[in-house]
Amino acid sequence: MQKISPSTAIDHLPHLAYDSVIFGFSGTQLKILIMEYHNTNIFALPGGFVLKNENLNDAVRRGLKERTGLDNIHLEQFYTFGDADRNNAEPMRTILVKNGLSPEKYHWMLERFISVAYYALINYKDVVPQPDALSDSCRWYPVNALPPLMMDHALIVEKALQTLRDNLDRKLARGNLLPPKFTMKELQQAYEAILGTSLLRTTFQRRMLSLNLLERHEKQYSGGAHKAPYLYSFIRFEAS
Amino acid sequence: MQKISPSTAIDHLPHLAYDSVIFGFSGTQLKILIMEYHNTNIFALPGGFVLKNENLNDAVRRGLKERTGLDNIHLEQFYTFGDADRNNAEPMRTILVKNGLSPEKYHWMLERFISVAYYALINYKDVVPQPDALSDSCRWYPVNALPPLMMDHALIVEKALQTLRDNLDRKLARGNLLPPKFTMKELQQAYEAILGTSLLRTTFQRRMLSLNLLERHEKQYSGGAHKAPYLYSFIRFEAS
DNA sequence: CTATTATTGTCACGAATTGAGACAATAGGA
DNA sequence: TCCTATTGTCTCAATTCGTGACAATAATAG
Repeated sequence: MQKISPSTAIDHLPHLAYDSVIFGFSGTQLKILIMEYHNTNIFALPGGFVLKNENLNDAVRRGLKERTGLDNIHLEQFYTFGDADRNNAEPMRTILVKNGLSPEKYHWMLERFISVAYYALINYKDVVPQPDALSDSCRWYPVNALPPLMMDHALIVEKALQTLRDNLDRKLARGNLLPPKFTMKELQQAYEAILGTSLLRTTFQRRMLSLNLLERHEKQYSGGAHKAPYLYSFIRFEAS
Repeated sequence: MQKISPSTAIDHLPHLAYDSVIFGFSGTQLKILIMEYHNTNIFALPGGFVLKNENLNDAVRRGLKERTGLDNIHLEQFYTFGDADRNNAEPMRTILVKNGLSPEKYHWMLERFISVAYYALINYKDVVPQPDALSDSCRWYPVNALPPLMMDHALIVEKALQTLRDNLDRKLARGNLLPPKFTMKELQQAYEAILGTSLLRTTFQRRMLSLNLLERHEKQYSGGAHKAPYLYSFIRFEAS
């Protein structure tokens, strides 16, 4: 949730929110940005609301920019969660109270919300996560060690992962999960972290090269006592 | 759009709608249900609104039931369209006027709508399309010969097709595009209509059989002067 | 300077899958 | 009984994939 003021209710479309599953990759781990609300032990995906005259996609881009400082990120919408009972008013009431806001004045926040979910693949190192008005932290958590999430956010993460997993080739190539240049090993580790399986090195390398999505650059001398790997980058095609 | 009354505005979530791309298959053609509004020459996808306490998915199911009489149909949500300018008030105003409804009273229908889009694969023969209060026809049109559609509905159809095309195997097996029993040729024609390409008969047959999704039944004696084909049906797995 | 070691890029070979045609087995009609 | 259109299956080559082998390093240790 983004900056909140009493006017938020009238500036924004009612009953509509978005949530974002922001993936990052560090070492061998796939991570997600998770927010924690002040003094509540309540964890949630970063989300926000849509201005009355704003494109839905722009609203999410705006939120992501506030959260990560990053612009021009490839966002992919993957599902809209619309069960009537997905909003449990209790945690939100707690969040308001602990933030010194009156649940009466902010009653609109306790109502039902339909949430459009997006995911983004961003470069872990480029980001300094920014908590927002209601939350005191916005941190990376490994996907397989998430804190308990409020409402249906665990389900949203699960669906994001499922979506990401199929046609992963194209998705990784468009996102920014890896730095601009990376080794084949790093690429393989990213695949393995996302798919949750281990892959055969030689087969993987052959398949990646045959996709014609990679450009080969100079070698990377890591200081290790072994052959230096090539660096690769994705060949970027026009925005479709 | 479904039944409309002055109370619709307060019974439903504001600014939220759904649209459905209902696919049917007849002969060799893939078709879609399209509505035409009374005396307007305005064509649109069947859609509707969501009750304040209704699950989004249930709202769509309800609309589909009204439109086709069919229950228990596999619906798949595929995208939410949220551009601020996707709603052009003019056609909707025309529709209201031509239906003898005052644009002032029904002003909420002219506002911005976010629309969650679903597709369904249903058996052409099971359906007697039902127009709703505002429309005078609800008819099948071949996907490649659609009338000009209002707003961004052509885009919605395009995206539905794109979505349907990948992982078509699983999707066809879950939907009801074909009758309960069908020949291999009918199955191939459905694939070809959806993918827009022609497929090799022998390769297709081998691939289909190797998927272990089909059960073989008795032969169909069509009256034609040639070998009778087997009938097949999809093996239905538990709902996931 | 040479031997050692961990890694990486590539190749080789059999297994599995796919493309494309051949062919036998019908179900009627002539 | 023969003919024809269609269907089910097989074959063979082409391609892709799983798997291991192997040579080419980039330091480090002796």
